[in-house]
Amino acid sequence: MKLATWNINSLTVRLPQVLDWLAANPVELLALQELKMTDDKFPHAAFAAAGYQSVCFGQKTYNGVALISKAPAQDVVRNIPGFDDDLARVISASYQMPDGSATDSSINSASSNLDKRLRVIGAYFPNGQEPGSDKFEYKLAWLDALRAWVRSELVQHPHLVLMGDYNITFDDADTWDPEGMRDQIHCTDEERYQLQALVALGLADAHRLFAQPPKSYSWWDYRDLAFRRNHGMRIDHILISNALKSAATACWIDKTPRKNERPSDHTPVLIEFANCNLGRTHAPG
DNA sequence: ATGGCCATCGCGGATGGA
Repeated sequence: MKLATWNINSLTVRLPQVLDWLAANPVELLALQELKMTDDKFPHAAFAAAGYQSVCFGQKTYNGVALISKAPAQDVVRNIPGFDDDLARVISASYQMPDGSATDSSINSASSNLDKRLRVIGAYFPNGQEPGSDKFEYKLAWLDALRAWVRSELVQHPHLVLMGDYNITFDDADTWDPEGMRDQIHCTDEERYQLQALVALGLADAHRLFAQPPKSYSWWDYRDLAFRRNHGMRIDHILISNALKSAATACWIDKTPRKNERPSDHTPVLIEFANCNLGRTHAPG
């Protein structure tokens, strides 16, 4: 089973690229960020024709998130419950997994009352604009709310994936220019502390569970020939709960869509789990 | 370097992104 996340920076512009990418990369689930469209414009039919169901949470001009999946989404929640927010940044849902799939056996056998479904949170974290700005304060408040909510979600849903555009680097290895970016947005101590606090709830950065090429990034500025020079940052992440760690077999960044005509400035990040076919109810063969 | 690029809204140029 493969899952992916991709900030597509306008689904209106990028829908053909997303469909092309899904045809070449038939993941079980794809989380999208920055739809930049209202729900009435969401192309459910185009995804259905490609074999995918979709749930979305859009808004005009900015933000907007969606989950595209082969299996139906259950218990869909939009944004962070209890956190008053005008911006469409988070969508989460549960997906049925067959018995004996990508779940920690100790969890399964010892706690039969726990939710065995996969819980997926797709999120577009605030940018923050500039340290000290109002938008930066909003980013920190949003991160506080997210962490409190994810803590309780982990209790309810042991098999949790939190993925999307985090707009935060873990450390200097996640940026092409650590000195130039020091204390700049995406690289401040406050943001990185928040990211570590999220991990400390019982999550793992899937990227770092596996060997990766040096200077692996998920975003490159449109300016300065940044992609060609690999002047990028790793700000799109897949965090998985500890109960899923043993089932993860690979995590990688697919740079090929960044080479498209009119690309998104972000590129997809994928994770693979063994022995799990999300939503497949029939035996193979 | 008071920047470069891109999407949106809307038809010029501001705003936001990262």
